[in-house]
Amino acid sequence: MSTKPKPHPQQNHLLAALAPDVQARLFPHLELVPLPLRSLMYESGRTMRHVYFPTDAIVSLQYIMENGASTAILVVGNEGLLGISLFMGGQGTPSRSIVQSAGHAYRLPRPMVKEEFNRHGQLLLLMLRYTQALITQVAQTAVCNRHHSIDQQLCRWLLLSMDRLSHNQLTMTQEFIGNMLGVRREGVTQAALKLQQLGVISYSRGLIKVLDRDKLETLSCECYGVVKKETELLLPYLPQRQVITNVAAIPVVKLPTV
Amino acid sequence: MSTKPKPHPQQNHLLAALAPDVQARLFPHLELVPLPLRSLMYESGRTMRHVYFPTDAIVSLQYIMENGASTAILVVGNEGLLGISLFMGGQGTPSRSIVQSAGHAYRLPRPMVKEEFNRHGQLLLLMLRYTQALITQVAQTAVCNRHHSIDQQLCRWLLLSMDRLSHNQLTMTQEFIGNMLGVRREGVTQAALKLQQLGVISYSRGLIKVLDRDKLETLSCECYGVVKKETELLLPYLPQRQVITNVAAIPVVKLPTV
DNA sequence: CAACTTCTGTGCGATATCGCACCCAAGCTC
DNA sequence: GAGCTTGGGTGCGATATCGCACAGAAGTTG
Repeated sequence: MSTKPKPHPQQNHLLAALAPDVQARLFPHLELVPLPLRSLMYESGRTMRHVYFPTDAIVSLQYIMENGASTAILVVGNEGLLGISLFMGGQGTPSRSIVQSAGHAYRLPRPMVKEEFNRHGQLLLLMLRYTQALITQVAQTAVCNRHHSIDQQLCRWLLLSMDRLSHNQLTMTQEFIGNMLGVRREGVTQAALKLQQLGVISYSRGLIKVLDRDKLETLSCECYGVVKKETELLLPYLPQRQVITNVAAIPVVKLPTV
Repeated sequence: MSTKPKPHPQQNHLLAALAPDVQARLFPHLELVPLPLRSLMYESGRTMRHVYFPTDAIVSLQYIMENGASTAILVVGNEGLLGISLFMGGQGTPSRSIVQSAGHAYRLPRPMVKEEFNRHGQLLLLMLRYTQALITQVAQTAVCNRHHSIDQQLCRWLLLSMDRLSHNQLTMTQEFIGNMLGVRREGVTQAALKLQQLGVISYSRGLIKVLDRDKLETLSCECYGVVKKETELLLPYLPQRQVITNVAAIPVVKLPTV
């Protein structure tokens, strides 16, 4: 593994979209945290103390049932943030957040979020737009769970994940994917085999490489497209501002576009 | 049918929870609209021009697939509002809203919503809390669609609807429920038969009477309980303030607690 | 009351997924 | 490289749901 450059806050689209003065106000309070694979970021019942802005990690939000069964209802990457409940007024949610692809996030402590909320500023507006995109994703997950095959859902899942990565490799076992989709491991095996035979992915011991993204999209159900379109509408991707914040605490690393 | 008293804005829990001065500011702009059964309140692609606060109607939010299949992801009654996207910053959502139980709603035109939003006032705060409850409901729908039987989902559906009514009758055909749950009509028939045989409901040509609500809850999956608990946590029911707004335009009708 | 429409009940074969048991292959450890 | 652990592939019967076809029952219309 090569020594990687420290991620920059602006890798997160929401942070990047903030006006320079807002960035100047907030960035000094950001804290970089590594998010190791499979680590638990939040668990039902706890209180969230920070809002997290992923830069190069992917986090999944799961609902867990009494009998242990689970379903992922949301994928969050550098397009969004984790912890909207801090804005919403709740303490937490009946869900669990798990790191699905290792990486980092910048986090903002609760008091800062509150302060920023009270300013009624740009971060609140962005958070609201993101929330609407989030609702669309969750809703579409509900629809997908009802109407589509495991095959299609696997495609959707892979695409949602790919969109939040800068490379084409995912590290997750079929068992893990099964937990996320709320289906049996064997079901994922079957679906993944089909995709392999079609040359769309290669899969070996927890490492998935997406070989043919276009084909993956045609094999997926419409759910992926709906979510993607809606997200782009609400959060048009702003090319990263190369704003040099004059805040010493934040090292400005010029990064290739994600 | 007896002549019913005109619904009062305060039948809607969110409107009722507003402080007197906010009520005084907003209520003159409210407009009462009847919501006939099965009427379409919103369709994907259109622009929402109002926020709706149901008083005695129930509205369902559906997602429609390309092939016409659908799933309801949300039930809205007098505990909430319709049109959060007006606060969120979007134009609309890829969904459809249909009146599932006839009644009324008060609506607030878009410009007023915007103005109120900019005040950063109580309505915004309430809307945010409601949104979090909404997300929980949608997420739990996703989980339920994945893991639970039609029987259980029917119970959940009936309970969600009952909670938003002051009586115990629902007017919907099995075909309609099938559309809402995203299952076949025959599936609903089977499930409804079981409930009838258990003496939990009676069902005849589109009219459902809930006879044993407690039993219905035990037969339902945990999803109902999770949503209910979370909603109560976020939107503790405030007994209706009997505030006499001095706004002539709003007739103050003293109503029994809903 | 006859004809029609709407809503509900039933039967049946097809299909997807499940739960479980088991095996094999790849990588890790000592 | 022997043994262990982890991840992936396979087979099989059980089950839930689907798609479809059709019958009967309850209202509605003429």
